[in-house]
Amino acid sequence: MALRYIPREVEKKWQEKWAADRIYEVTEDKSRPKFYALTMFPYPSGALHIGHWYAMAPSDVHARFKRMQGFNVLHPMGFDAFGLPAENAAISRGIHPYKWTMGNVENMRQQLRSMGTIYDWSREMVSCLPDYYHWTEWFFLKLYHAGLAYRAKAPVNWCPRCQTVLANEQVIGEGYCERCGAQVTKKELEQWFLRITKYADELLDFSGIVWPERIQAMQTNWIGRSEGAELSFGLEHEDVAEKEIRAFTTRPDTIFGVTFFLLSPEHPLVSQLTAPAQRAEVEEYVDWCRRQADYERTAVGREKTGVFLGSYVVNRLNGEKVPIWITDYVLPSYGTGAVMGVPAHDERDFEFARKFNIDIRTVIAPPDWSGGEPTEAWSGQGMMVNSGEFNGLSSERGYEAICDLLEDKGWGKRTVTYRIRDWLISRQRYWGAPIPMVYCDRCGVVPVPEEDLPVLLPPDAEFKPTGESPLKYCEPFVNTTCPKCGGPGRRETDTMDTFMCSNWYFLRYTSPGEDSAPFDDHKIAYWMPVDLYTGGAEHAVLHLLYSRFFTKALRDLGLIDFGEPFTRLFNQGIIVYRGGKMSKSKGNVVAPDEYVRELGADAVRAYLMFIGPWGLGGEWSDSGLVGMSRWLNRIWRLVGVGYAGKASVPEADRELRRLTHKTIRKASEDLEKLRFNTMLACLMEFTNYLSKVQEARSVSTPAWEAAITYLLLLLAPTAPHLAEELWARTGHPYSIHNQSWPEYDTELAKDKEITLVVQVNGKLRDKLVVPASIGEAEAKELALGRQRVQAYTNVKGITKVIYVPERLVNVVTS
RNA sequence: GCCGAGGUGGCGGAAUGGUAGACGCGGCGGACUUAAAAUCCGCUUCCCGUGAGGGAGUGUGGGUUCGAGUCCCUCCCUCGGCACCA
Repeated sequence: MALRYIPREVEKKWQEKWAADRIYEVTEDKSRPKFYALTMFPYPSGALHIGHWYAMAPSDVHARFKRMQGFNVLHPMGFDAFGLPAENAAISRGIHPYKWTMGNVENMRQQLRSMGTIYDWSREMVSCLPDYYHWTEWFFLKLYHAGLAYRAKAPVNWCPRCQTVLANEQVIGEGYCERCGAQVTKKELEQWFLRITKYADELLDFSGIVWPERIQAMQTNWIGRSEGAELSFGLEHEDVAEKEIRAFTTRPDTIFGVTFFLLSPEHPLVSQLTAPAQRAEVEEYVDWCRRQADYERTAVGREKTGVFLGSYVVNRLNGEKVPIWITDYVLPSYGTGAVMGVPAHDERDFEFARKFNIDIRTVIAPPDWSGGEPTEAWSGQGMMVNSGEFNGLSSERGYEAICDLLEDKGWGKRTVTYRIRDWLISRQRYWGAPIPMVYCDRCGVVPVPEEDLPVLLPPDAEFKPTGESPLKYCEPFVNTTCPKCGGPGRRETDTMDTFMCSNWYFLRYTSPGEDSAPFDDHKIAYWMPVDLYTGGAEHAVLHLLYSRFFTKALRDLGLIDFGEPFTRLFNQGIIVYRGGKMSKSKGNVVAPDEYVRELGADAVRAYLMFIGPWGLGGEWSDSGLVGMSRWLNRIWRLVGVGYAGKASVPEADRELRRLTHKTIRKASEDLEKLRFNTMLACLMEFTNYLSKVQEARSVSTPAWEAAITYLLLLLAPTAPHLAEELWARTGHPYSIHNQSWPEYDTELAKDKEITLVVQVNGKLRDKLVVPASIGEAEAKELALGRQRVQAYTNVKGITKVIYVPERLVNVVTS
């Protein structure tokens, strides 16, 4: 046997054999517990980089571990293949998006095969192929018929570089496009929306799923639930039909502190409520606001601006006339677009009142309040003052009392508002699933009948972005007949957001090739939900939120019977290289291919797992990878060199067996918790020990062989190729990957001798090796008898002695 | 400002309230070699000491405890998310 392991040949050999034998293909098997292990599918951007490996290799190791444990493991892979980069590549290189995408898919598929994963390729799905997007369209129709998809005109986010609208979730930071980073603007357009807001409350409920705190917080934050009251303020204007304006507040208990009333500049009543004398100023202000970008308008710490309209509302609780102002910090899209101004108890209102010299009236007494003019807003709780009949109540009780009164009198009601908006799914781009709708002059908006699906994306459209959908100019596509009346109709020319495709791909893996439905109910019942879903945290309020919503919607449509798609979620960290996240756009990607060729996929897999905790990510380093390759080589030699010991060496054999069981235990526990780095560290310790044993020939041959067998089994998920090769070379039957994960024996793993630590006043003073079975009295006596202990205890008296079994003795002196 | 994750050797990182620094990288010294590579062995938190040994030490300052990297409080810093959302 060669002294050096040549992964190139070995890995290729086994990959081919595994594929030929189809050992990783799975079918529903009711006799075994199922485990659905899913890794987020990649966008086929061209080539796999180390970042992809970091997402995929450790999850494959875990899936292999579950598989060896006897689970029927579904671990599929596919491609999120619709999207802008394909279209952009097509434009800049003159290749059709389909060709570009499928070329990348083919390339990445080959690269993926070199990783040595257990992906069941017979289940692969590619979202841009008609047999898949057929069902994306079909789901859209289901949502439409259920009233969950609707068309509306609204001011929407527009990315000038991508030349398309974006969902709110795709606008990040101070108004940047999540994809390309361009500054997003607003456009008034009629678009398709999905009613995710209907599920806002349910989406806040994470009970029953094991998701990272961080993602839960981000989604909760994004949904932005606020409890409060909507309350009516009276309008007494002869020439205004409305007799009230409603405002939302989370603090109805502060209503006696209202000294002004605010409308957003876009509020529909602004013009009617503007007094003639104020008109010029108001119009100028509204105009100025219109020119502000959203991100400017909502920036914190911005100086307050606003204009008095010259008219008033009436605070129904105390009958006071309150001046109406407009200001840009009141947003038209939140609540009712109107706010009651309570400067004493709201920081923003306080600033506003200061700037425009409006009264500030304290109605909730701050701590140590002396009755004077406040110097800052008090937004906490307290005793109600200046509030008529409510004086003396705590603000918490006042909240309820005032809500009761409002509801009694019909002046308002308790209500909840959300920050989340409905999901805008229209995109003015070519490379996406068509929205299966037809516009007919006679019948209006008509859905394409299910039996006419899929609406195919025409291959020959001119797809240069113009700000309008490219399909608009593809006449054979646009011109159709109305499904209802048979007259001339025009197809919807926008396509769907790609997140519509990734909303349900995990369902499709269960039913590959199903062509009469998106999935087979029995297969869904067997496999779903996903037991462990792993991927990047950047999808927190995009894919991960949308998928939860979609699953709940499908459940309500009666298509599935569960409401959460992913039982356990884990986010791996980010691989950085040369000071930044590895990404194609940054130009700091590390291609795995060369490393795989030189050192092997096993080494790359193991190194990525060893960098640190999977959730933290880490820095890619060549020397670290070399270290991992060294270790695999040591195992190669350890096994290859052979061993000739005596027939039986009871003491040493027992010690080796003890260590073996300890290692099995630690490796099993770590894999369960996805702690790959420490799992590998314990395997390394084990091999270090085996090296010493080999050198010293200290154990019997059978004991050695047993230890090696266990080592290979423990190594199999991490280094599937090396483990398989050595498994064969040590005379075991093919395949190691169909073996059971070793069980450990707690009794055998127990230490026989322990190091008893002796402390004096908590400081380490001595150590002694004693039998693990040592009793308390004996341990204390031994410890107190030590010279190095007595040196500290002779002078001072001993107050007490602490004994921790199998750990330490701590002597406390006065 | 709010929410979340962090802060431990030269570096990545280990440590059920009980020996801080496992494991690996790097470095230093040695073996093998004509030489190098590969491999193997030893050392490697800092300070004092030839040594035995002693002292300090997990962002800061307090607290709880026989004992704190770990639990509690204060503050500082880094990263991620949200933020004029009424």
